[in-house]
Amino acid sequence: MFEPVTIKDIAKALGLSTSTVSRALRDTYEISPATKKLVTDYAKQIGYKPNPIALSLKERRSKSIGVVVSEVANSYFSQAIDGIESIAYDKGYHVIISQTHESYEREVINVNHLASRSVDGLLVSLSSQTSDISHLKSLHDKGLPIVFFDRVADEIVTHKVIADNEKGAYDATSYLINSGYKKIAHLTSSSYLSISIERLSGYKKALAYHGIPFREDYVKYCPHGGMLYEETETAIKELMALEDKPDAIFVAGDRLSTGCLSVFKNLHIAVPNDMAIAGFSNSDVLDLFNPSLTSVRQPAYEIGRLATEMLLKIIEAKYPIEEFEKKILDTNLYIR
Amino acid sequence: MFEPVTIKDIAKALGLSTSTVSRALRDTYEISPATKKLVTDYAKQIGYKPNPIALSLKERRSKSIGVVVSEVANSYFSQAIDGIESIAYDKGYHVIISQTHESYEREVINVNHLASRSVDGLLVSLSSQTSDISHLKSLHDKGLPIVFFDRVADEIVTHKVIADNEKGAYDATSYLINSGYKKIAHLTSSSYLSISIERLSGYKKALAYHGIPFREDYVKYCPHGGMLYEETETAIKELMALEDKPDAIFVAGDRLSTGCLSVFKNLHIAVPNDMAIAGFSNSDVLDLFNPSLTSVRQPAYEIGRLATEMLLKIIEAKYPIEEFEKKILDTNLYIR
DNA sequence: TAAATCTATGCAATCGTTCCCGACAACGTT
DNA sequence: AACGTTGTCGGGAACGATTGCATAGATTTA
Repeated sequence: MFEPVTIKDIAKALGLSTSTVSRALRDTYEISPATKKLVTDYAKQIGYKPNPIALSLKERRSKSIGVVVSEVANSYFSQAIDGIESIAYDKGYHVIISQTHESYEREVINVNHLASRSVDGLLVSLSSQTSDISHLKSLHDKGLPIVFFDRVADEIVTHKVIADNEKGAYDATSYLINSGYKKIAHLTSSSYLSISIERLSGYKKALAYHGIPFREDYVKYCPHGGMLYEETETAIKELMALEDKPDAIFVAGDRLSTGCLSVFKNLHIAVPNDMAIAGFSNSDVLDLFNPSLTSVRQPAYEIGRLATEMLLKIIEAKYPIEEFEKKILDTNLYIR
Repeated sequence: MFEPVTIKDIAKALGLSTSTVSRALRDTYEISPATKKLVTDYAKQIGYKPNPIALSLKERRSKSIGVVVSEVANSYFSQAIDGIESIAYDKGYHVIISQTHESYEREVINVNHLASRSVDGLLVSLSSQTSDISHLKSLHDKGLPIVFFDRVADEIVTHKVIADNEKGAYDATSYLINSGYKKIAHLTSSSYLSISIERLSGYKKALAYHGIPFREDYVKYCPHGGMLYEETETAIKELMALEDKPDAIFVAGDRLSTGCLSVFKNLHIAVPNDMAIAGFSNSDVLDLFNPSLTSVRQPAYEIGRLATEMLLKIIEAKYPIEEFEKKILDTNLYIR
């Protein structure tokens, strides 16, 4: 089958020892220029490529990082992944992507899978159904570098990169208020997710700033984050069944925003006439939507880049890192 | 840092040799039941996990497969990836995804990257800018198992899985014709891509069947497959500038379809009144589009599953495979 | 009773690479 | 002349796991 050429082949062919060949290829000072040239020329000629598996075994690292996201089909995550790859490939790291599809079980499986596969570190955005993070905590305690982005876990002390969710939510809600809506509901994913908490907070602040009282029954949770159409539909039907039903909704997620639009379309509720919507979304075909969607856009690509830079900094650190930071990037409101 | 427990640790702790421990864990017949129990119990207790890197070195395989697609943000590919993962994880294989972003250079880099990282096989959908496939041919000749899906290369003799592109194109074009349009243009990606050729053929057959003459100037190519807005815009402007300009377009790609809609929106051309569109797309938010898009949907998930099954069959074959097949799956036309 | 067989285990090679030592020239220094 | 330096290179252990072969003792067979 596939017989790759090794350092041993070169040594034999040139009548040298493997140590000498290895050193020549790594350009060590103790090898004479003549031998070096001999070896490198021959290596190039027969197409020698160092075996990364052997390297990994020796160096006790795999030069690969694992990424845990809910799903790559989500625009936010696919953009973040582009950012992650741009840094990782630059530094010679492989990126192994795994999807949780918002399921806690799959998250546990994937995380352990990646860890056992000896990734050098993990970039994690929690699934919407994850409240217990002991699977990550135990790995982190054992020394596996982890950096969170987007959906973070405060219980684990490490670097985190997020968008300014509170400000984004504040902007979106304020936009609805300034457009004349007073009865603004809030549709979000699971309550324990960091992004949910932050966005709820921004929503509340906007209401408070404009003197609108907060109503608990105006907030609906979808633990599956828009993955289940029925869940989203139920939440919206409940809102519409309220005595004093809302005239606008601030939606706190990408998948949830599109899901929400689908539900209104199916229920024949006119947007924005009967119901105005503003939501978080990084989709780049939003312009084509009808009804259109005013959206908060996160710098996903940049978040991916930053998170990866921070992770590689931990991985390649000679001494254990003591100081960790949480980077918060600005969001943009696109009015449509 | 992170000190994983090895077979050696177990051996030392139990006063056995590493061979005995290894055999006990692998449940070999020559080990006494007592020793076996002793070892497995202790292994579980201290949380022993075999080191996959060492295994890879020994067994000369990595239990991972590489996937090469243009981009994960594309609905078709993200669905195909879900299918790929469903099979791969089941069989204990890791999936390493890499994106070409339709660039030939990145494809070459990624393919070599994956190969040097010793993946056991490759699932490839060619980038739209790839016409020379020697980078894949040489690896395939050396014995690396490759299965193509979606965008295939006929020069390489191996398994292939595709949708029935010709039939899908025929259906979409026929739909436009049956809707009363007579002057139907065709917007597609690069001319050498297998899907382009197949879809062009279906388009031609539909025209011929309905007695409409084929016009060369009604076919426009976008080698970047919709990645460059300007390219798509130019193509459409050229069509609109024709003396006898078309009244409908059959678009041959996912990204191209949405790109096309954007262009029309920006050019203030009403769809479908001024221009009707039918195209290939696997997006699941198409219902929200305005103008809406009649689309050909491919069984992407199933294509991913099939391609993976075939790849694993090659990888795990004891004897070289002689017979290869090209599986063609049916498409569905969704009229909107 | 001696030889043959069986049982349970250890030794050592292997995968590809790196790197600590040690060897041994050819110098230069007292 | 004896010793230290420097420049080049090879031997071999190590990384973690598997496995063919050897071997100890126990058991069965002739």
